[in-house]
Amino acid sequence: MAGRLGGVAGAGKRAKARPNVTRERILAESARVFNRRGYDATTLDDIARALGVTKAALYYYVENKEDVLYQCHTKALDLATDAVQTALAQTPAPDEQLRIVFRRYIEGMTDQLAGAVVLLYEGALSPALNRRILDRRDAYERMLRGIVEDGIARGIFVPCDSKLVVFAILGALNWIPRWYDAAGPRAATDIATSFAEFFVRGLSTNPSSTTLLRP
Amino acid sequence: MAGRLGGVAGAGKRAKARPNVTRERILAESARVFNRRGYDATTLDDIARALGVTKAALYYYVENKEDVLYQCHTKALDLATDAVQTALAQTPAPDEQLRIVFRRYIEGMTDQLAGAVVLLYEGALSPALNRRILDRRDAYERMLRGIVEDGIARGIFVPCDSKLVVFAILGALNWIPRWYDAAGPRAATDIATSFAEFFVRGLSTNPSSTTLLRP
Amino acid sequence: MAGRLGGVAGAGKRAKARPNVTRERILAESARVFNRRGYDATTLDDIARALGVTKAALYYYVENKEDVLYQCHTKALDLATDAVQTALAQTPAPDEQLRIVFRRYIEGMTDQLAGAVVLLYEGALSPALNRRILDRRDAYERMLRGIVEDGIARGIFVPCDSKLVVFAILGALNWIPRWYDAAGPRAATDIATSFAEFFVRGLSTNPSSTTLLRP
Amino acid sequence: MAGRLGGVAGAGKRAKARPNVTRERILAESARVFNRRGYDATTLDDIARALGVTKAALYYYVENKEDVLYQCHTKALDLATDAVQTALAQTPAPDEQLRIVFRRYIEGMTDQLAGAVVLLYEGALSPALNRRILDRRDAYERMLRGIVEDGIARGIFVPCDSKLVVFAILGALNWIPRWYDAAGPRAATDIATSFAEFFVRGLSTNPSSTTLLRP
DNA sequence: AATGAATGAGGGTTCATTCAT
DNA sequence: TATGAATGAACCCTCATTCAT
Repeated sequence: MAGRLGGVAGAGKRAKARPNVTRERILAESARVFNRRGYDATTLDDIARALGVTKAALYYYVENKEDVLYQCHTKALDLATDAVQTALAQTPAPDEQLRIVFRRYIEGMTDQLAGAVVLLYEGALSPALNRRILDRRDAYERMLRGIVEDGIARGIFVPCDSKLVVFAILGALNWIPRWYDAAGPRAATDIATSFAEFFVRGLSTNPSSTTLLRP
Repeated sequence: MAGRLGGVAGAGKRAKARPNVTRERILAESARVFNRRGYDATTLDDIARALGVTKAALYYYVENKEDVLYQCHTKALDLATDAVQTALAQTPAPDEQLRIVFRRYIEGMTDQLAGAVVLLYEGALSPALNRRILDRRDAYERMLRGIVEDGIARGIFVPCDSKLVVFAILGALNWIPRWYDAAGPRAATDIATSFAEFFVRGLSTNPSSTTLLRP
Repeated sequence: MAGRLGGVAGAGKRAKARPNVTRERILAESARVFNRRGYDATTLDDIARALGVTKAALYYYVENKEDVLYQCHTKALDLATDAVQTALAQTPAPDEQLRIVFRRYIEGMTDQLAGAVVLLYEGALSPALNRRILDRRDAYERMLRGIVEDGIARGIFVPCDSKLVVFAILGALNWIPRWYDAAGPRAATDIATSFAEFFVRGLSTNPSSTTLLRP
Repeated sequence: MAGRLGGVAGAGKRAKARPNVTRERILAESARVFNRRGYDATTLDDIARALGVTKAALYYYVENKEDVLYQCHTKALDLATDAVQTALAQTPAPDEQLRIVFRRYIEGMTDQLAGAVVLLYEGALSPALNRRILDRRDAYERMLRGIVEDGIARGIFVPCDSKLVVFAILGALNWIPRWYDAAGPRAATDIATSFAEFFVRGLSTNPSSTTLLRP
């Protein structure tokens, strides 16, 4: 019902004056507002206004409000998962992997997505969609735990309850959109570095070898 | 579960038992539901049902829905502030202070309050109440930053951006009610200990001297 | 269900410390509030507060809110009807009759009743009670028209549409509670006199013989 | 009763006819219902039903229920004020001015506006709006008093308490919507004439020269 | 591609009324 | 007599959603 990208028809290079509204922008703007006001408190009118369109116009691009939330979560999970996979592919060292995970996720979240939606309250999505998101989130958490446990096994990380540690880390990450200010003094990169060093240090058996949080 | 009189006279229909609704219970139950479903998605009917009363009955004890939210936040901030003050009073060692902060807050949050409400979305409270909560939250953050900076000054903690570190810690703490399961395998005390060791280790200049996360 | 006055039992002269609340006071206070805020906007709590009692306590004296309104109307109609009957009994002169009607009604309304309720909106009373009030009101209007028509027949009043004239008079009377201020500069008697002279003059064939409005 | 197109083409389901809801009609219909049932007893559903729309549809045109009441009062005051200004512009004779005031106001109220709302109970409007209406009402009363006092000064009207006279007149005018029946035997013009003659006669020093109420 | 207009469902809040004490 | 506590019905208002244009 939405299929575009055909290539043939609508081509004309830049002829048609691309619409001011794209699915991209809708999701970015929605995520921003969801993070600030919360999903339920956010009206489609809020989103429409942020985009400079009518509420009714949104329905041309979007199935319904739930769909928007689902897409937001999907994007955030794509980003998170990609971060982990990139990390695993780039280095075998668990501490280094964590650093990459943090950096890619935080930078993606703050710069590209304008703060992905992270809170998924019970009942916000229909059971089916909810399950899909929770499954992917579980998978993501398992991957992170895998890194931690790998580090413990190799003696690079101290023994610990990997589940709790990952919860702590995710809590810290998910909290970022609630205080991050794009116009503030802290660049996304700085945040990413600080968080990475802090958490890695908390896990490392030999933290003296890690970079200081702020040299 | 409520019946008082053995069963002779007032048996049958008489199991009514004076409604056990108090402001206390309302806040506890509300916090629980708010944390699960989110403030906006939570109906006063939801809360009433959880308490076994009618929605209208709530208004006998409570001003508003907003009032309920405000009281929840107040309770959480009381708990958090008390935790810090207790810590400061009990020991001069910053690392030990952090441990106390974690333990008291987490145990209070999980055991007593059934998970205090931590998310405060923009616009959920009227400007006046919102400001009051944000001010107290700021004060709380400043206290935590004080501990961290004190540790840095004394060479017990590594130099770092105290603001970011406190954000990370708060994120982790605020996330707890979203995954904590009173019936789960992890006791509040275990969680508190694990978090404390993880974060203190992340900050300590000489982490080898700290207890291992899992001995 | 209310019967008191028995005489025997509750006698003891002034023993029982007569209750602070009487049906009398309830009606007077209710009428006052009804006139200010309107019947529908007035809560039983408003009335109770004005009497210094609990809302529930009112139900000891009163059937329900509708009952209060009905009694108020009844009182006002008693007063209005009495005024006319007194006038008819005291003098055969229509102009003098009108003067008496005005004086007795206005003084009764302002002094005794604290402003009887005069507006009866459709649907405020159940059909049965509503009919009873409307019937009495019609009878009252007919009596007033009778005086006017008698005056016309005798050549004392100018020919006119008596129905319209009575509507005008009633409108003026019913409006009084909306602006009357017991603490204001105009005594009820003055108002009564002014109104009487104004309306009688408007009707009289030989107004020069009537007292001036303000001698 | 609504059918426009004879029945040929657009017969069947097509009798929809573009919803004839305008702010104009809403106010007229609201005033009518307010006058009959009273403001507080009137449901937005009542008004919506009278207009053949859903309650929610009203909110497309109107801010509030309060807003509707406020607009009604504004319209009535516009009408009343215009009437006075027209009168002052058309003739210097106070008695003639009053006649014009009555005629224009009554005809406007009954014919155009379906009976403007006149009762403003305490608390029905927010303090700010209430003040605005009361101020305008005061101004209107002052204008009427001005006419009366001018007449007295010129010896055309008998000396009297102009404030009380104006109250009497306004009471009579405000009462009209409570008994006026568009389908009844009395045309608005007749009412206006009768009232005008009656009141002017009540004030005139030389009433014999005025037209009889009903020749 | 976009909008004005309309709707149904639901949520917060108030209030008359009841009842046990 | 009087009250605290509770309830059901109703009302105002919002909002996601639809549809004709």
